[in-house]
Amino acid sequence: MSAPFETINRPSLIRDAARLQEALAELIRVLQFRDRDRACCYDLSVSQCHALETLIQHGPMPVTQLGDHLYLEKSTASRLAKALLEKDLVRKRAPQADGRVVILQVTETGHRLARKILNDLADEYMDLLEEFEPEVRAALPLLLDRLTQTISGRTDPQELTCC
Amino acid sequence: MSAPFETINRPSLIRDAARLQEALAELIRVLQFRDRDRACCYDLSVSQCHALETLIQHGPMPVTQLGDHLYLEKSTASRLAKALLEKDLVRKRAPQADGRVVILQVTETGHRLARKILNDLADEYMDLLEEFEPEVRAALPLLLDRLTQTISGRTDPQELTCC
DNA sequence: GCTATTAGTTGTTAGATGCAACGGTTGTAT
DNA sequence: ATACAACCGTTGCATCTAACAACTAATAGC
Repeated sequence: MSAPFETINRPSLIRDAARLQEALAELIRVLQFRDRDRACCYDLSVSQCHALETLIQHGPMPVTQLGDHLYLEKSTASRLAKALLEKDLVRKRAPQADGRVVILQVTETGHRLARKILNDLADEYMDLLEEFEPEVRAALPLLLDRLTQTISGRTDPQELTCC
Repeated sequence: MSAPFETINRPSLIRDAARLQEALAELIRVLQFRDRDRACCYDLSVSQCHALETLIQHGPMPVTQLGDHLYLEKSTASRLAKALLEKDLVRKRAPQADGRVVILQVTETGHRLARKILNDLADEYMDLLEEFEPEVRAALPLLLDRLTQTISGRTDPQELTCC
């Protein structure tokens, strides 16, 4: 008697998938707009801001690795590094064993700026979080991490899956 | 004896806020990368894809309104429309009462392409959703919508708040 | 009917990004 | 030991994105 599994579950899955797609698309648009709007306040581009944040979160790293974190080509990463170097937000660490690599390290200036940015953002996020129920509030970052990881794992790590 | 409200709750709020910031930053990077990777498969730019999706989701609308939906300047919206027109994905609706406005309407070709894109994405999202518990699965889009709305409401609707 | 406002287009500019080519460095195999 | 391959980073070039400003055409208000 039981209806086949697929006829019950697939349609609802498809609906959820479509709604998830819409929700993510809208979220990305809003976030991009907000970031464009905000980043300029600190005389940084959005990418530069992401790069700084990544270097702080994961510690000093070579240019290429920074690119990997940001899903950017090494040439783009190189130019990002150049911009941050010129603003004295990062510096090149003393020569390493391997003479090819350039280890990028956040300067004190960079840390100060990042703290300021994070503080400003945290103020906004705290207001935002207060509109959510406490359990949602705590679960939200975890859920987003899971979502990110799943999408990231699904998107080919290095090579483009495109076309 | 009871510790003051703030000393207990503020720090946890601050932590949640910082983690939310990190999670959203990473999510946006992954999504941007994925979209860059995917859009080219359909001979569309990422923006063009968003425009098409918006026109389908909200129905025919003038150029400027499309720009509002996408948080884009009207000139950018105009060029987006031009690109979609040239690809025969949208067309200009017959002249309206107000002779200035151009109502953009998705063509049959546009609908076909959008369906294809959505199907491909839905396949991915369905796999993705299966990794979540059923109740999370259903709640996820709602939660993301709420998040989007809150951020969007907080980001100034039209004027830039920057600097 | 003038003038102000609005919708859309186009010119120009700036920034972001990938690809390709190159230069210097390291590692490996003969 | 030397030659060749692989790798890291940089730079030149092309494309895409997007804003701002100037302009045209159409509407609205007086």
